[in-house]
Amino acid sequence: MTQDYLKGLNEQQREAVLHKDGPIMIVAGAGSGKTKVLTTRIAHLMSHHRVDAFNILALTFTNKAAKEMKERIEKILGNSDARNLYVGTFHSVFARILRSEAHHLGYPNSFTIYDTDDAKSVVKTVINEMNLDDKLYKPNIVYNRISSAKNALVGPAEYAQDYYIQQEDNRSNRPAIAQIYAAYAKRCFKNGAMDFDDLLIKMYELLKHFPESLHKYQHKFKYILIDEYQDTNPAQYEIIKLLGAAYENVCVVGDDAQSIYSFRGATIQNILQFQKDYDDVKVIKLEQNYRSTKNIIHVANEVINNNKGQIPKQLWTDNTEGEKIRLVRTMSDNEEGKFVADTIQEQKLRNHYSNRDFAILYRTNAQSRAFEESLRRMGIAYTMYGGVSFYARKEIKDMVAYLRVIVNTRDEEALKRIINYPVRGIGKTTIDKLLLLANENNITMWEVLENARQAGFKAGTLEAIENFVTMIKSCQSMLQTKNAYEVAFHVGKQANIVKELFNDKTVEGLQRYENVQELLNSIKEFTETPSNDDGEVGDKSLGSYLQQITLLTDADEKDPNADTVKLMTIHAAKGLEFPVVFAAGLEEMLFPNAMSINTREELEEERRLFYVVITRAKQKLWITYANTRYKFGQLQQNEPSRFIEEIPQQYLDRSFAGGGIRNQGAGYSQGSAFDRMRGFGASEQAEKIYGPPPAKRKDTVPSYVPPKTAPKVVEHKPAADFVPSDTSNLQAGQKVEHQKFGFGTVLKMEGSAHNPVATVQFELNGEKKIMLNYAKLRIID
DNA sequence: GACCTTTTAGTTTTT
DNA sequence: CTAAAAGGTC
Repeated sequence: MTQDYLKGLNEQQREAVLHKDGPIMIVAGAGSGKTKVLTTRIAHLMSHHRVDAFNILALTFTNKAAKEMKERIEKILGNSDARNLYVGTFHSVFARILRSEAHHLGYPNSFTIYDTDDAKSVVKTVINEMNLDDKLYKPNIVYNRISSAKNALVGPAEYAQDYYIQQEDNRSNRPAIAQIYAAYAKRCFKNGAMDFDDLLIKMYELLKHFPESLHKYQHKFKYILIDEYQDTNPAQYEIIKLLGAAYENVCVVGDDAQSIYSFRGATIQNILQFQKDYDDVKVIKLEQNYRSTKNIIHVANEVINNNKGQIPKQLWTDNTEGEKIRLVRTMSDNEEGKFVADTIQEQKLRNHYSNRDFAILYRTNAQSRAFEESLRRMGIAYTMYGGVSFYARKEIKDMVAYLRVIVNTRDEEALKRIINYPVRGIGKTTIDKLLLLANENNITMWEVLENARQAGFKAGTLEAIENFVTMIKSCQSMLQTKNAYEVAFHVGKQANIVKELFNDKTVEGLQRYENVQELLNSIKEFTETPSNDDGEVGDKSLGSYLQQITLLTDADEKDPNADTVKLMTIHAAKGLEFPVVFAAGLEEMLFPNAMSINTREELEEERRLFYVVITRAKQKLWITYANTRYKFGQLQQNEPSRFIEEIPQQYLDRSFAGGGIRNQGAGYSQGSAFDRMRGFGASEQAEKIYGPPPAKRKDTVPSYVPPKTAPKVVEHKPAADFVPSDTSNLQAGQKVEHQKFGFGTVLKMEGSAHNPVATVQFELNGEKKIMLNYAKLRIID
C-alpha cells in the first residue's frame, strides 16, 4: 500500500504517526494539526501495521469529533474498515460498554442515564426525605460537590472519612453532604440509573473489581488514543491506566495551554503524571501552527506567557503577517451586538466572506442575546450553540419519560414525571403515599403501583393506577415484537400526548407538537440507520436510543457547514476554527469572570480561555467590550478586561476602540440618538419591525434564517425585437428569454396540459416557476 | 386536585 | 429581566 498520507506531514507529525508501540505523548499547540496526526496515525496502524480496527479505541471530546475522525480515516484508507473502530467520547464509549456489562454491577442493561436535571432532582428528593433544609442544602451546590467527588474517584465512604473534605463542608455549614451523597448514590442505583459521572465511576469499578471484564477490554483495545488529553479528569486517567496496562500502547494528545475544564475535574496533572506512570514515554511537540496569521500567533504567545508553569513550547507559523487585532469598545452590550452585526455585514460585502466564515465567541451563554437580536435585524442567518437543548424541552422530556419507564420501570424520576401527565387523577397526595410505601418497604415506586390493590387506595384512585400500569405493561410487551419507533408512536397515541398537544393551537403549542413529531422522526431514523458509529453490531433497541440521546450535545447535531454565523461560548468552540472571530465581552467580572478571580489557578484558567479564543481565528480577530451591560435587568458598569493589557500595542489596532477624537464617525461608542431614544434592544419593537423571534430550534436547523423576501429582480431589457414564441411544446433544456427576468434555461415542465408550468433557471434572477398561459417567453434554442 | 397569582432566585463554563 | 417555585383560591 502506498503511504501518500505521510507526505503532507512535517517532521514531528511524521514521527508521531510512525511511532508504533509504547506510550507516546504529543504536546500539540493550537492549530498544529493534531487531528491530522491522530487520524493519520490510526490509518497507518491499520494499513501498514495491519492492526484490526476492532482493536483500536479513540476517545474524543465530542461525538461530532468522533464522527469526523472516522470519516477522515475512511478517506485516507479508501475503504470502510474504519467503521469498526471504537471512536467516541469517554461518556458514550463507556455507556456502550456498561450496557453490555451492567449485570456485573447490579444494573439493568437498559439503565437510564440521568442528565444534570434528573440528577439534581434526585438530590432534591433525597434532601427533602432527610428533612434537611433545602435553603441551606441547595440541590445545585450539593450536586456539584458530589460531582466533584466522583470525578476524583472519591466514593461516599471516602468522602465521609476525608478530613479535609469534612472541614470544608463544616465550614460551609453543610456537614450532611456526605450522607446526602451516600443516599443519592443508593437512590440512583435503586432507580437503575447512572448520572454522567457514574459512566466513569462504574466503568472504573467494572475494570477494578471484575477481572474478566478487565481482561476482555484490555485485550480488545490494543491501541488507545486520547484527544484533548489536557481536559481529562482523575477518573478518566485511572480508567485508561487500567485499560492500557496490558499493552501500554497509549497515545495522548493535548495542550496544557488549552486546559479549560477544571470545573469538571480536569487536571493538567494528568499530563505530568503520564510521564511518571508509563515507562519510556516518547514525547513529541508540535509547535508549527498552520491555522493563523503571525499577528494572531504572536498575541496568543504573549498572552499565555503570563501563566506560570507551562510546558515549554513556542508556537510559530509560516503564514502571512495578517492584519492587526482590532480592539473595539462600545457603550453597551446592545451596541456591541450592533457593532458585530454591522461589521459582519461590511466584511461580507467588502471581502466576500460568507456567513459561515464568522464566529462570535463569548464567556457566558447569557451574552448571546444582544448578538441574536442584532443579527436578526440585519437579516443575517446564524446558528446558536448551547442554551436549551432539544431534549431538555418539556414536551420532549415528557415523551422520553414514558419511554424511559417502559424500558426501565425502576426509573423513579421518569415515573414521577408521567404518572399524572396527562392528568389522570393520580395527584400529589397519592404520589406522596406511593413514595412513602416504596421507602417503607424498600421497593421501587413501580412495584408499589403494581400491587396498589393491597395499599388501600380509594376506588377511583385505584382504578386510575391500574389503568396506568396496564398501559405501561402493554407498551412493554410491544417491545418484544415491534421496533423502537413503533413503540414510541404507540405511546404517544396511548398516553394521549400527541393529541393533547395537537389540540393546543397556540403558536407554542404548535411548536411543541412539531417537536414531538421531530422526536418520533429521530427515533425512526435511529431504528432504520443500519450501522451506528460504535463498531459493535448496531443495537437498535429503544434502551440504546435513550442512552444515546442523553449524551448528545447540540454541537453533535447541528450542521457546522450551514452558511450561518456561529454563536457559542468559548468552551464550546474548543477544537474549532473560523476565518473571522469576534471575541466578545472582554470585561472585568465577565471575562475573567467574577467567579474565577480568587486564586491564581482560576485566573490562569481564564487566561487559557482567552488563549483559546484568540487561537480560533485564522485570518481576522476582533476583540470587543462594552462599558455597560445588563445583568438581571440591572445596568452594570464594567472595566475593560485585564487581559487586554496583556496584548502588546504593536499588534493592536485601536482605531475603533472608542474614546477621544479618533472615534469620530464610528458612532458605536456613543450610539446614535435614534438608537438611544427607542431603546435599542427592546425586543418588542424589534419584533414589530423585523418579524417574530427565531423559531424554537429543531436542533438540526440553524437558529435563525432571514425570511425569504422576494429577491430583487435584476432588471432585464428585452431585445427590441422581442416576440413571444409558441410555448405549447416547450421542453426541459431549452433556452428562453423572459421580458423581465432575462435569459434562462428550462429545468423542468410541470402542470397539466391546460395549465403548463415551466421551472426556469434564469441567469440573473435565479429559479422561477413560470405559468405559460400568462407569461410570455421567447424561445432561443 | 386544578388553576391562577405572587414571590424569588439566578448567570460561569458542560459530558 | 425571566423562569421556576411557592402560595392561595375555587
